[in-house]
Order: sequence, then C-alpha cells, then structure tokens
Amino acid sequence: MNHWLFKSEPDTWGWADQLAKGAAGEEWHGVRNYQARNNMRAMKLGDQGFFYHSNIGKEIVGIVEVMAESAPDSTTDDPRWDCVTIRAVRAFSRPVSLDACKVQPGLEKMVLVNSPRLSVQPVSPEEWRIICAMGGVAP
DNA sequence: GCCAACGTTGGC
DNA sequence: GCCAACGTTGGC
Repeated sequence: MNHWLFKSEPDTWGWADQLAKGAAGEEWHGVRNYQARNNMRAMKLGDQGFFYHSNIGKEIVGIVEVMAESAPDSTTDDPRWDCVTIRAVRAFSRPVSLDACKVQPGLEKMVLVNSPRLSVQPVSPEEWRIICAMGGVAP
C-alpha cells in the first residue's frame, strides 16, 4: 500500500467537510497540476493518505482512504484532469503542524517540508509511521 | 495582505 | 520548442 498527502484550505474544503461526507466520500476535484494528477493516477483502492490544512492551521488533521481510483474530474470538460474519491478514516488525536514536521528527525525529505505547493504528494512508509505516531494514531 | 516560488500559457 | 508573461499557491 502506498501513502499520500492531500492538501486543502479548510475555508474551501476542510476535514469537517470531509467527515460530513462520511462513507460516501468525496471526489478530490479541482486539481490542475500534472504532478498532483499523476500522483492521484498512481493511487490504488485502499491506499491511505494524510489530510492537511493549508493556510489556516497548517497541520495534518487526519487520515483518508482512496475509495475510488482516478476518474475524469466532473468539474471540468478538459479531459486532462481527473481525480480520485476519498473518504475520512480517522482523525488524529493531536494534529501535526507543519512546524513540527520541519523539526522532526526523519522528515527532512518530506515533500510537504520541501515542496509545499504540491497539492497531492507521496509520503514514504517511514514518514507515514513517524507522523502517525506524532498524531497519536496507529499507522 | 504581501510576496516569492513555481507552473502554465501563449506568442513567436 | 523556447521563453517571457502571467496567474496561483501558500507560508509568513
């Protein structure tokens, strides 16, 4: 299983919105960046990812799961863009801030730390383990 | 709210 | 196919 990180401004679409969708999940639409799209295309059913609040909070707040693999983005006619559907799995008992990630040994190479603008990112198994521990949940 | 970084667009 | 201009993102 691979691991990922989804970034969203909570003003637009936050963890609370994702939670409200429950088991129905929600298309991660609106991505207009090839790298981010390619990451979504690489996702498999059951892959898990972190849910990160950019701008407001700047922290990882929970874990989501891919419940539908990449499919055309219904919010555009442009055939280049597609997206996965994700559902909330569990909230962190303690959110993990960007600042905390920056100083945490083992996370020096994390994409979130080094390339903060990429909206859908890969997370290494080691990073996944460390951040789950920081967030107070089992990996 | 500002601004730097970066990605995309479009003219040539 | 290159590259300048432009728009967007996101941390500060």
